[in-house]
Amino acid sequence: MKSYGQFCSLARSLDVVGDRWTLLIVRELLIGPSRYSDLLRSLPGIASNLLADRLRMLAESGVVNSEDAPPPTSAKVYSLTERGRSLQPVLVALAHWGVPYMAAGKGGDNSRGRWLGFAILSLYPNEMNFGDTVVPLRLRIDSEGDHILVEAGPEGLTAVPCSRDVAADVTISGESDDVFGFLAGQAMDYSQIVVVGGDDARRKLREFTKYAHTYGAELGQLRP
Amino acid sequence: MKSYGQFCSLARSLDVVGDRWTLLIVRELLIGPSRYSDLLRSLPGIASNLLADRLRMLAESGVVNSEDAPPPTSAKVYSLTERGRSLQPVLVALAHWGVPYMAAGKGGDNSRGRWLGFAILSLYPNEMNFGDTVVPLRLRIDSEGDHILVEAGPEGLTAVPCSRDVAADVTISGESDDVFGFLAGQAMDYSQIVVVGGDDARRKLREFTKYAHTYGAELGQLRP
DNA sequence: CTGCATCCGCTTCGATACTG
DNA sequence: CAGTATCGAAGCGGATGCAG
Repeated sequence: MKSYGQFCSLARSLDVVGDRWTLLIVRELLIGPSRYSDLLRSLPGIASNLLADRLRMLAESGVVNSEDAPPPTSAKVYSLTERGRSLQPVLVALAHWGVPYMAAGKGGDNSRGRWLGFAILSLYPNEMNFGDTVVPLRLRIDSEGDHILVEAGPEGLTAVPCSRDVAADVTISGESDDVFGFLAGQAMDYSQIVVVGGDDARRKLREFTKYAHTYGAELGQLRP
Repeated sequence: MKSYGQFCSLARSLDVVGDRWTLLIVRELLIGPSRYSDLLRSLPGIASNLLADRLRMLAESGVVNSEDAPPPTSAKVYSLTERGRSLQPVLVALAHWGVPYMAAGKGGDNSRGRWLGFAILSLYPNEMNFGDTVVPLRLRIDSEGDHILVEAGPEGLTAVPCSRDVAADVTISGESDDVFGFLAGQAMDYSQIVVVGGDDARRKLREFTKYAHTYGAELGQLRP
């Protein structure tokens, strides 16, 4: 991208991460380190050469690392540097701003279970004080073949990919839009999702989502 | 911009504000309402038709308002809607991430005094508890013909354009890069800026900038 | 004057094909 | 698997034109 040529920290940030696809690549790497082909699959629609270009530029800017995986395989693994990880608050703020656009539903868009973890972080953008009645809470989300472990603790919220048989207090499974709608208080029909867990954990979950409902339903449906 | 086609709040945000120039237009309107020609001047390098396009799309998305100015003139005034103003945390987060890129100095980039107010907000991205020894502080910045009033109060920080003769506890004048460097603790040579104010106010200012120095100098100089 | 629209050369993007 | 190469389509940047 051509530089904006402005002595302004916003403009200079955009010089680095303002290109099309760039922040979505960072999102993927924030969810977890990935290989080239993983990124291609997680970013439907991106052109192969474009992904290569972006990764090269992000590496030059010190935002991503590319390391060769252990010798037997010839794979490369891309991950974020510390500088790249420090983009998380930016992505979370932007995603939080976009929550109302989710109320329109999935439509014809692609969806991935792995994006739900990130979406949950964006529902609680501030370091939130979850009450004692809520935390600790281990929540597993199973959607579109992905599995995400959300942990709400006294010091905050984390969401990482996990395997299908990780233990949790509650599990939620269903299509991405139904699960997101349930968590954000936007869905009309909760019959499409399955919530499994003990009474106590389910009560915690209800408390947990109360925060999100406040914001998620507040603005109603905006034009996508 | 073509939609990313992803059921993800980050992607949907980028569908709305991810285009080139869009966030810089929002920055300008966050500083204050502007007319079309003001925006053209504040965004050097933007093509005229592009600005018109972006404003139209932002209006359709409910991010900006365009109102006809009082009848004698035929001017239009663009401003942010509530939804647009709610982008401020996003811009501040992104600008905060870009602070280290400012250490390289102005170089051949354009600079505007009006951008400094926004830059200061980005130096203090969190709702910060300024001690009693610091606030209230009224700080006027005179740079490149613009005048900005920064007010640090118990509840936070504001920065708005003002006229040249607004009263303040301290005034700082100088070139944008020197002023920014002084505030962020990045400049080497403070002889290029002029600070006017009583001893007490200057002491408050030193306390005030101490916070910024911590972050501004921490990462040193990054590739721009 | 202000607020755009039109035109044009150039860059970037998107889709697919190809290679080590 | 991890990228390059290629090429038409779309978007950008700069200049200019024009109506209210």
